[in-house]
Amino acid sequence: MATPQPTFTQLRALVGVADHRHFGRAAAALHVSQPTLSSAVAALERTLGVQLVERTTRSVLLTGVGEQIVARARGVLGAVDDIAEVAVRARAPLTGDIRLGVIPTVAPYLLPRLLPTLRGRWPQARLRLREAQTATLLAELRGGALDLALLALPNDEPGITEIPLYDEDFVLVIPAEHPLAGGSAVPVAALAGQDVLLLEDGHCFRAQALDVCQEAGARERATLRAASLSTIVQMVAGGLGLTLLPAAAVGVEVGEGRGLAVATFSRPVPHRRIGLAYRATSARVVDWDLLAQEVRAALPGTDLELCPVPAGNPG
Amino acid sequence: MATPQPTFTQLRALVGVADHRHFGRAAAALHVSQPTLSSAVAALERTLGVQLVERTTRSVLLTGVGEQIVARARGVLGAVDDIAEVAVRARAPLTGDIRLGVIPTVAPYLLPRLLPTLRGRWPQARLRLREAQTATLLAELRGGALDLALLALPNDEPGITEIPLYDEDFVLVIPAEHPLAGGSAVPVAALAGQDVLLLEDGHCFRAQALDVCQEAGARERATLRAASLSTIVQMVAGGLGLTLLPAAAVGVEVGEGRGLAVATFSRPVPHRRIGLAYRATSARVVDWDLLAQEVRAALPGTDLELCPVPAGNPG
DNA sequence: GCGTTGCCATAGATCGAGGCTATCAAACTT
DNA sequence: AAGTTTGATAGCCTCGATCTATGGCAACGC
Repeated sequence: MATPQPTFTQLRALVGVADHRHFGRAAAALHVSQPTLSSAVAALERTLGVQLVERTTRSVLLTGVGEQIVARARGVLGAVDDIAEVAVRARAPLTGDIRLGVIPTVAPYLLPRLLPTLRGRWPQARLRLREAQTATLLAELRGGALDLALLALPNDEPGITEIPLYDEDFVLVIPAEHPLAGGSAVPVAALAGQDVLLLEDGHCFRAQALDVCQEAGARERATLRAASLSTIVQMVAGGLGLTLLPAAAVGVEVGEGRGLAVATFSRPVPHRRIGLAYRATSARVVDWDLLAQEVRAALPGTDLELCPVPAGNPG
Repeated sequence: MATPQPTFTQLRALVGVADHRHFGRAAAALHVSQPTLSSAVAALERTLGVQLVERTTRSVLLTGVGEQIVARARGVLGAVDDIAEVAVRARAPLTGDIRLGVIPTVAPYLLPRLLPTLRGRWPQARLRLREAQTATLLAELRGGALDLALLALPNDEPGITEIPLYDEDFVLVIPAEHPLAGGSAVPVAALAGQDVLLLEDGHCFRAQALDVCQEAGARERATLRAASLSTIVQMVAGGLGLTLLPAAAVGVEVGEGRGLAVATFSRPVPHRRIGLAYRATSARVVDWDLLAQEVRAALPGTDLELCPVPAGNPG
């Protein structure tokens, strides 16, 4: 407390000198005069009580402490830029490109509801969609190729924040003549001994459904792994077995007059949680909260259960 | 660039208001007058072009953007405090408590060399030692219970930085009457079919030695897992098998006249790398570099190979 | 070896950001 | 309705960041 804290300008000066290894050029790059920059660095060294830069008339180089402090100063300056960015984004909420990745077992069932709502309420938002499996989405999110991912939670990825959106029950889809057809409180154990058709490897819904099957003692027809839920439902209609669908997919995939029936499970009903994921460092958290509201707003009329809105986010 | 950047003072003001939810008390806590603080927050809102605080005469609360920016501002202010801390540490290098964790297969062989050197050259440093296995040390490091850990590299822990110190060959320890006794270029494959004694689970050296054994086709005497290298060497002397030691342990553990012999491997000689690990965010990186030099300085006279000093660190 | 050149530090003047005191305006209390 | 609490505004002042001009020092050329 006795020591005055470094100034913002001083940190910028130090980083400039570190970048250019030359006071004159650094000063030019920062649009200040060379003496100004010189005294700024000197002042920083005085307040910190440590030599940061070794000056000779021929070369400028950093001391060990200097390196350390430059690294932290870069972080500080970057964070301040972020603050400005957050503010700019907030001034124009939900505008510009939004690179959204969606898992294949959600995309075809949620997007047709979401897109019209969004276009109506936020015409400035340009959604760039990408459909891929969870692992791919998370990698692209982390690498900055995506802004947002819509997928099953939780993923427990460090540095990734998740917004829960809704819980989606698993529903049994079976041939119409099957004994379970139309059941409304089928225990999971009723799957014992049944042939269940599942997605191919890599889909998170495959793993979730497989869990249910293994608990119940059902068999997977491993020779018939499909690339999409549509394909699987066709195969069920063809009498090759039965399958599980996430509730949102039922309306689209199970039409009338195709020889298909559904059945719902008894409690505890197997289900999955769908939500948004974004980099915890994202400058557009406010945008993502707004988008989450839009997804929730797109849901009524379905039998999906909304997740409670976390405190602090306007509902 | 058109928008002026936020000031430190302004950020501090905002965080103060967020903490106290009251302008008057926040001003008192920051040792400024209430109007000063008021105008600082107002100025910040003006430069960012966004309302951050909702004021009524009865209560003060943050907007959504406000929350976001407060969180980032805290980070910025914390980082600036860190910068000051780095400088203070650098002004008084290697002083105060250093909580150092060491793995059990290094501690008894390195510390007796290190401690006297360190006490001589850095009398102000107070080393608090802790001996534990790698997993424990890394957890304590991460949690802040340790400042530093001396262990085998690499660990590839995110957020943990490692300084390589030296490479240490593995040496074969055998009964004196064993055919391999005194060998100086024994191929690893010569271990095939031998009974090898290893440490109990959890020691990194156990895993490393086990790798060598499995490659060579040696058997582990699994019923005889020991808690320390000393114990193992006693068991070798008792004729129960042979073992591997890290080179630094040989001088201490294998004395004269105990019926023990050593043998060195032919190339590629199995070995491990020992180094220091610390939180990447540590404010005392300069200290840790100095300490690394001390460890290296303590080594000459042994047959351990020093690792090259990374560029930028004074050697 | 001596002048030239490049480069960083110092000096002194200027101007604006941020600080303070005094006062106002609004809203809740009694 | 008067008082109290609390944040905003006004006006003044101080200090620090910036500028131009100049000084000092080391390396290089001829």
